[in-house]
Amino acid sequence: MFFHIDPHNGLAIYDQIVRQIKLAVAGGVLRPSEMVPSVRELARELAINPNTIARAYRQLQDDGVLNGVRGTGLEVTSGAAARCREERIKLIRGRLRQVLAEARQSHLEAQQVRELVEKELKVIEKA
Amino acid sequence: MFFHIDPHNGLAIYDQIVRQIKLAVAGGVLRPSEMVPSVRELARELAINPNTIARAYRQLQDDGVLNGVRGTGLEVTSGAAARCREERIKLIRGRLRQVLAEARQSHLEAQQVRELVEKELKVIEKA
Amino acid sequence: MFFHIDPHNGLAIYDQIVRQIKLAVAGGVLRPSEMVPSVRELARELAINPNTIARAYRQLQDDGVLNGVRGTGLEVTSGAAARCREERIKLIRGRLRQVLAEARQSHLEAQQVRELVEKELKVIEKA
Amino acid sequence: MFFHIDPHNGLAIYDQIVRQIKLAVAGGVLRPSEMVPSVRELARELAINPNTIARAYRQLQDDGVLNGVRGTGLEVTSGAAARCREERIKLIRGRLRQVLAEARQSHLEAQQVRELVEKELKVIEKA
DNA sequence: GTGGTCTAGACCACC
DNA sequence: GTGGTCTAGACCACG
Repeated sequence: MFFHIDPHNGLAIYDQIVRQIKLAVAGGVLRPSEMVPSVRELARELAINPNTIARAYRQLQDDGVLNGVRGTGLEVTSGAAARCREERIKLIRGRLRQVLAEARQSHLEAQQVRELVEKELKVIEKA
Repeated sequence: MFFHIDPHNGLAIYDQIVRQIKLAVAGGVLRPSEMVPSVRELARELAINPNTIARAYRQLQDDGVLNGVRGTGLEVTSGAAARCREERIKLIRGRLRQVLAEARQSHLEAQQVRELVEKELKVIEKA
Repeated sequence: MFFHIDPHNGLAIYDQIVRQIKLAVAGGVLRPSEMVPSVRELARELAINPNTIARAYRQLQDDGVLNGVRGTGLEVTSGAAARCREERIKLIRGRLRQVLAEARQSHLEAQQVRELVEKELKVIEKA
Repeated sequence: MFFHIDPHNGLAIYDQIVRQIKLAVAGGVLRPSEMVPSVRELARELAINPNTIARAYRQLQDDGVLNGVRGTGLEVTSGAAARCREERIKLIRGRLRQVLAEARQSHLEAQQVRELVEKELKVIEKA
């Protein structure tokens, strides 16, 4: 899939997975009633312990984003797209606010911040 | 001082302190040969255990940013300003990259990201 | 294991552990990819607080000698053997220089120093 | 004077002073009834807090090496030479034993240790 | 007063 | 089970 996990970025791994699933749903990459990879499959792919994946999926079920289908796996709920699109801004804005606060604390000029943002946007677009 | 600690932002508290000291040095808020607040004082101010502060300060010494003056406290080293200015971009770019990657993953358009950035920049500028 | 900790030899306990691990790696007693004893286990064995062990292990990670394997423990890094063999001479020479400087300060003749060394070498060899 | 203080060699500063005074007495560099430098003078010379010097001198008085002469200062006691010569071997052997134990722990050959010793002896002789 | 070290014991994330 | 982080509180060396 499209995951990128960084064990050292401060966020717990299960939380990174939760966020990324939500963002994928918000972006339409994962659509309602679509199945997410099985715990084992995703665990293999990310080289992460299955328990960690399971925990992320559990929380996504609690958050109403995933829904268990007996004997089959987990699917994206019908209401998930709307819910995640709403949450998306909050998720991103929260982290963005942190980094901009740090930038300001170090007296980086707003203009320099913009340049950094543009540079990184380009890097990402290409990827 | 100028610290803002958030126990729930993912980063360990001691790491937040390390980053903020480095950013303050990079931004010229803390100048070489200036003393940082004592372990106990900062602990009191932030309502954080002194050992946590001590750990941050220890790492800052390892990183060559602080220097112990026996029985007196810890001062910013002479080379710290340059070193921190260099590191500043890396520190901020690292976190910025994370949030932009998330934004892209959710298929936020670059333009929407720019708007978010501008909005947050304004919020911060006023503060 | 092979540790010998003396709380009164001047060096901090965590530093004694750091040195002894490095020396063990240098001497091939601990080999790359081998696991070191767990924090709790070593703490029990040496009757030392786990935090003290953890601090030593943390420094060894900073020094690139150990490497954390999530949920499993800490292993000796692949490059550690070379690095520690290099550092071994420095570690030992540093302390040797101290004691020889003291010997000279007390006007002990070089010959007497040699005899002391030989005597102690014999004591140790037997052990 | 002839002191060499290293704040980072593990030994407390006051202890380094105590040892060095004893060794100087043992070696005949400081003779009975000779005066040691005043607390303030030595403190200035070594760039060390006078309290630290005072503490070392206090311990040397407790150990019978120095003796206060009212209004004058501290002199080396008459019995100090013999007592320190005796203690000298113990002081040096103790530290020597530590470093040789470390050398052995890292599987350094006795021959290599001898070479290190000779090399350092030469360095020191020249100084 | 300062920082450095150590202990004791808690909770969390991960395997 | 593992290490990582944090808290609380002690003692020491040094100024």
